[in-house]
Amino acid sequence: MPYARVKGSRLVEFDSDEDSTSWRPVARARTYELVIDRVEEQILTGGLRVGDRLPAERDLAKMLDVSRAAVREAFRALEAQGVLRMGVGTGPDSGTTVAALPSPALTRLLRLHVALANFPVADVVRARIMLERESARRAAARARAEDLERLGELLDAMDDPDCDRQRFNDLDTEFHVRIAEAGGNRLVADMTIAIRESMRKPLLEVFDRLGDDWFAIADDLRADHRSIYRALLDGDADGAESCTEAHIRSFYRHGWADEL
Amino acid sequence: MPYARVKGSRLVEFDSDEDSTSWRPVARARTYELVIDRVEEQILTGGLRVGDRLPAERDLAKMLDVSRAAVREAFRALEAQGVLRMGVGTGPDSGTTVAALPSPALTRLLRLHVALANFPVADVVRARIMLERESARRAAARARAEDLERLGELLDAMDDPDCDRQRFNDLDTEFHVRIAEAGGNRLVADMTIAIRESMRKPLLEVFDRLGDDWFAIADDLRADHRSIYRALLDGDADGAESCTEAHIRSFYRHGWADEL
DNA sequence: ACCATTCTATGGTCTGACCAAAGGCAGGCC
DNA sequence: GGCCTGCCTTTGGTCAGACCATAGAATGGT
Repeated sequence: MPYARVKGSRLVEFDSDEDSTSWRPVARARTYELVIDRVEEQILTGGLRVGDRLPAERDLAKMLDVSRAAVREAFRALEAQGVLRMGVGTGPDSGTTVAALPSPALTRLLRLHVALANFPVADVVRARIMLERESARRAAARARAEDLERLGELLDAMDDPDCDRQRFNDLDTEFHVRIAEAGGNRLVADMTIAIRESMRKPLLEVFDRLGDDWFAIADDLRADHRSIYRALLDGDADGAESCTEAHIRSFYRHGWADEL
Repeated sequence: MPYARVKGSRLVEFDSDEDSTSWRPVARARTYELVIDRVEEQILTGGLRVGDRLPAERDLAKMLDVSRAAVREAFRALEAQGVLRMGVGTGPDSGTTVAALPSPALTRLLRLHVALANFPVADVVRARIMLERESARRAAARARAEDLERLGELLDAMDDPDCDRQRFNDLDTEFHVRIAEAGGNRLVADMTIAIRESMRKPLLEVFDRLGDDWFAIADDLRADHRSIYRALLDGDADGAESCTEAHIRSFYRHGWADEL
């Protein structure tokens, strides 16, 4: 019923040979896209709310008169966008439900976006500065004690002489991510994380390329971090903001001096 | 070869019964997610660049030792994120290729998420202010003559008495998007567009809810726009920045006064 | 009443088949 | 020779049916 079907699962709007004029090409649509439309329709009309369960794949396939594979591909696409959540079993957490927290999907997409679009490094750096200034400002005002404690631990770990470049990079990433999260703005934090993550590998390559210069540079970075940390402890929003910007700028100058 | 396989296509890292201690739970992962990882790996390491073709589904399935269905579900998820493009046939546009511009996908995803109220409005507004301040500052310094000309046209169009709320909203959206693009930072512009687009519908609903108050508010918005425009013409970065922030704040106060 | 077993519903995966689209290539017609 | 026609190959799109893995629910024995 839902779709006009012609042999071989080709989907058409009408299919008559009577006339040679107006051979309007048939509406192209892949089956799984039609399934997506049906699901979105239900969501937008309120037929499905956050947390609601969709019919089982087999049932929905029967209802829409398509194969289970088509339903699954549609679900996959929606799951990839964070709209659906799929789980096995029979309990309350089972089945396919409308998701509530799509943040990871957003982060992943943004990360890929940055990697793929081949943005100029300068653009990415400017975006990072913008985002992290905002996060630092907010974090100075509202970071909780446990956030600050964790930041202190990270700084101590980075001071460890056994800390190699890879580990330093990981700790550095976490330091910045924690500040973004402490800022309390989920959307801004997600964007910050995505961009910092997207630069993680290139950054590590720069570290390796530095040779023995790295030790001096790492000391500078540690000092920068301490400055930011102190500003956060003091609740000094302006200081946190400017220290963060200076830190990021000097950070990238070591690797991409010519592009900035 | 790629994966340790145990009967029934369950994927494990190790599978020994010899010891009762350290029954570290096996790494949980769905097959199609592993396929996604492989593809992303190729993209992030530069093994796959924009426009490159992936192996045919059947071939990749053989190479990764998974079923074609698993490959297809992985591709669907990536396609839904705008990372891949799939086309039939044999020509240059056929096969599965790495997509050029995930921007539309990013916009769609952000819009969906904000629409589902997964982010507090206050967070979205703060993100908008941060992004558009940056764009305005840059645009003041480097907007081209044609950018400014188009902005002027938009302002004139918004002054038209025949301009209804829907059209006003569209013009307003374009005004902000143009400024973001004039800023010259593609990454920042994409994020700006995504967020502004995501608020388009909710904003329109607010407009409608305002009743006759709308006329006075629209006048305020027009005046704000003119101020921003003048600052851009003057190359006044600080002015453009502060006018933009003030504009966005007052804009949202009309619709979500209690949440800001 | 409690615990182990079995049932059942649901997503996860595989296999193999056929359909549909689109460029490539060869053969035939002018 | 040049051009058109129709088959061939490649590749994604879809389907059908089967079996596995998981986790709550129902069952039954002690």
